[in-house]
Amino acid sequence: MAIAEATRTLVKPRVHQQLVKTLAQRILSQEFKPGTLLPPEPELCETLKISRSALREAIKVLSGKGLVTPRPRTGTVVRPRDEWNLLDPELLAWSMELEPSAEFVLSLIEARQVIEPAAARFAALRAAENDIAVIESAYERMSEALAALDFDAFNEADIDFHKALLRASHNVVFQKLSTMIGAALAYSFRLTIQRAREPGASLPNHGEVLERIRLRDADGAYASMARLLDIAIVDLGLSSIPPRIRR
Amino acid sequence: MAIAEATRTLVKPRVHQQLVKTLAQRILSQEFKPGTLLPPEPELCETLKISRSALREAIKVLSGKGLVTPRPRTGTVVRPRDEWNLLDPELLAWSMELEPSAEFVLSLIEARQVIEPAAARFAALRAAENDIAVIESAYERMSEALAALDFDAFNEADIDFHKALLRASHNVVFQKLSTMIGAALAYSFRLTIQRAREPGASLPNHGEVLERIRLRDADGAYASMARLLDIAIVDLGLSSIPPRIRR
DNA sequence: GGGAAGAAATAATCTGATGTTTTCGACGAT
DNA sequence: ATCGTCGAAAACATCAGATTATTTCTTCCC
Repeated sequence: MAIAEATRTLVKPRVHQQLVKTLAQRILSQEFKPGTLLPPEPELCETLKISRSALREAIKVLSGKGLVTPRPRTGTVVRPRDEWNLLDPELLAWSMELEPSAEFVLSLIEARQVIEPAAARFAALRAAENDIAVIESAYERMSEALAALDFDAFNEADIDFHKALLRASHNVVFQKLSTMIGAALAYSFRLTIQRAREPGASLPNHGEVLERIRLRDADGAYASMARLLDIAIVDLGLSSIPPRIRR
Repeated sequence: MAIAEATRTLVKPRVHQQLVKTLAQRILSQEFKPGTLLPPEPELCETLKISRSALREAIKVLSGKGLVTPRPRTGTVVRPRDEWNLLDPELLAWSMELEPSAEFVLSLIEARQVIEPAAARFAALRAAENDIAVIESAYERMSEALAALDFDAFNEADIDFHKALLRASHNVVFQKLSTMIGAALAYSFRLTIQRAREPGASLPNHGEVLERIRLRDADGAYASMARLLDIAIVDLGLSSIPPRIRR
């Protein structure tokens, strides 16, 4: 009991961890541009009022996430954007906190349209009773939250629904992509609120996906999930998957 | 010129980087099991003959990749497997160097079957002339390598083909997944060699995918890529996508 | 010109000391 | 007995300074 509990317990803010976030966001937001050098260690230490150890640990983490590469004599260079591990959960969260580019958001939505119907098909084929129960629980929480007009709770349950479905697909890669899909969903909610659209319209679609999975109807699950996503996207005011570059 | 070149130049082995790899592999291989504690810092330093700075930097990187969480007074605990960022390029490479689990390999293959046909469709819709030229170049290198019976070069060009296609999809998420797909391909090659199967059989299929993209035939590109993957999987001696858990 | 030796800049590593968070046990009060 | 407070200890967190190593740039010699 002790260990599992200990792992979960949250902790006070760690200095170097805050540093990682700060530097990552300054890179993500183009304040430090790819190809350029970060200020030298001693200068950053003085500017940020921290010791070299803390700074170095932060730089090493950023290096591990593909944001920078330190080199002796040269300095620490910011790597090109396409080498950043943007699917890293932390980087993903931090880039969504800033205003993400339209291109990135579109890519996330497209990826959902490709992955989630397939995941629904796998879930229909392979979900254990327990997996289905978790999906159903999320569905019920969506339903209750909607009845109570608690939209935050609705959105949270919505994300849980999709994560539970990915888990039920019994595919490790899809499960790993659940943070990506969660980020896309969270962003959608932000848009929904900004545009004052009516949330909760997707509840019946979710119910249908659940129903198809329970019936082990693979094709039906695929189709109903695809429909759900189409509707959600239209609801966002985006037409479905416009070609972007065409020549 | 200087910066771009400097970024690319490789360097001598860095101590802490080697440490990250060593510890990661010991965790991935279950030598350090999830839920258990790593040895305390001073002990590890003595065992591995390195300073605390180097060790701490390594631990911070591992923490950033979701493998461990250090906690004062408790120690550094290994996190549960499903919290590891297995799509991180480094972690992916290291787990493939060890013998990856059958479940993980199957998940990678399934993910390819879902993602790559979709990417081919997007490529057909959106690839620029330049994107197509890169794909074609990889195709030609595959062809030449096959003629020269240079199978290593063939496999390398094969990976380049798929990466170029993902890039041509103009979807950032798919592009990020190219390391995952590259890892799956590299593993396939290992199997192919072990089973002494004839490589190069997939060349015509690659040609057809290229052709469909060049013709802007989205559905054709999707279908031919799906066919390519089906054949590659049969060639591996795996039946196509068996349901694994069904009850 | 071209190549080799040297100098300089910067990260890399080591070392030792001190602070902080968290846990756990002891002790006392109710 | 149960609960809460307090204190001590264990591990990581942070700091500071010194030294080493790697590159790159320059300079000098051929």
